[in-house]
Amino acid sequence: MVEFYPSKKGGEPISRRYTITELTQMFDVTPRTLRHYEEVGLLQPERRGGQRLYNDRDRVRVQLILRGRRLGFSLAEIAEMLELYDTDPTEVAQLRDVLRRGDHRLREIEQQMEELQALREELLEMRDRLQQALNEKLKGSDPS
Amino acid sequence: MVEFYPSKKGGEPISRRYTITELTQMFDVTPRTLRHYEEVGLLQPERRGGQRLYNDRDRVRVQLILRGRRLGFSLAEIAEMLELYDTDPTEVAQLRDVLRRGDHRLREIEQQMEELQALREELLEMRDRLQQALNEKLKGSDPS
DNA sequence: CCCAACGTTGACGTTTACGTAAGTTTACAG
DNA sequence: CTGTAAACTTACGTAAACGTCAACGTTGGG
Repeated sequence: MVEFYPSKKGGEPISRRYTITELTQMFDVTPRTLRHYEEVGLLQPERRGGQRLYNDRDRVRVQLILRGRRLGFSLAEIAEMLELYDTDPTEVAQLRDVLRRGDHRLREIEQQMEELQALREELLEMRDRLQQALNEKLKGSDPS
Repeated sequence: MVEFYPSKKGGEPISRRYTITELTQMFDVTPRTLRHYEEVGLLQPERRGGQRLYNDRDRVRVQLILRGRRLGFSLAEIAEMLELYDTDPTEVAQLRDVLRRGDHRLREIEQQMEELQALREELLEMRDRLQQALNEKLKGSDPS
């Protein structure tokens, strides 16, 4: 397994458990959201009785999911990316496949970064123009 | 008006007109999409008879809208940003307001860039690990 | 003038990502 | 044991962003 999720190798057993409301408070989401993520297969918490019990791995996954959402990815895309982390490819062919898909995703992300960069620069230019205009308007009329 | 949209100052009148299908082919979207953008107020093409006629400004706006969508923004957010470009603030107060909203959006975008950067680096690390694993598996067994 | 291609307006359908309400269970504090 | 808070399931509702007909208007070439 990747060192992506908290583990106990070389440390204390960080293995906590979280109730659903604890997680909702951590991430400011509703229980429905977490149950939804489970419905679509993004989470599989244990159960004590009927109750869900999330561990640290689940918590990190929630964090990754929410970041993905903020970045505009669909839950399906996020599932794909989490699979990239998770699948422990046993065959060479499968390994190659995961690598290929990962590289593809990487290119998309770098494309997205470029577009975001462009948007940022346009907004910066606009800000400069507006600032200029503001200074003009204030020139002499209000030297406070 | 900002130099954001094509204008004729200092050049030939670049003012072309586009039919709806021309635009759909340019951007690989359906007519329904462009009409939808019009429904929600993002576009206001002229009409010849009943027919829509888009100009260069419209074309650029479509481009900006689609980029916004790829970056995960909602049409409402995109509308806000286009307003930032468009509004030619006459009053100082309004100017200040546009500046404030633009700066807010800028901070959000920079936040988004950081998260995207983090995601990228995680994917890169994963790729390295997988590449490493692949090399191990191929060591000796297939020196092609 | 005619018709095929293009365009238009409703208006209902679909997908995604949850919201919300109702009714039922489970888990402890007292 | 018993109430009360927390959690659960089921199921219908919703907002956004279009998709998808159906039925009708427009227009330019022959």
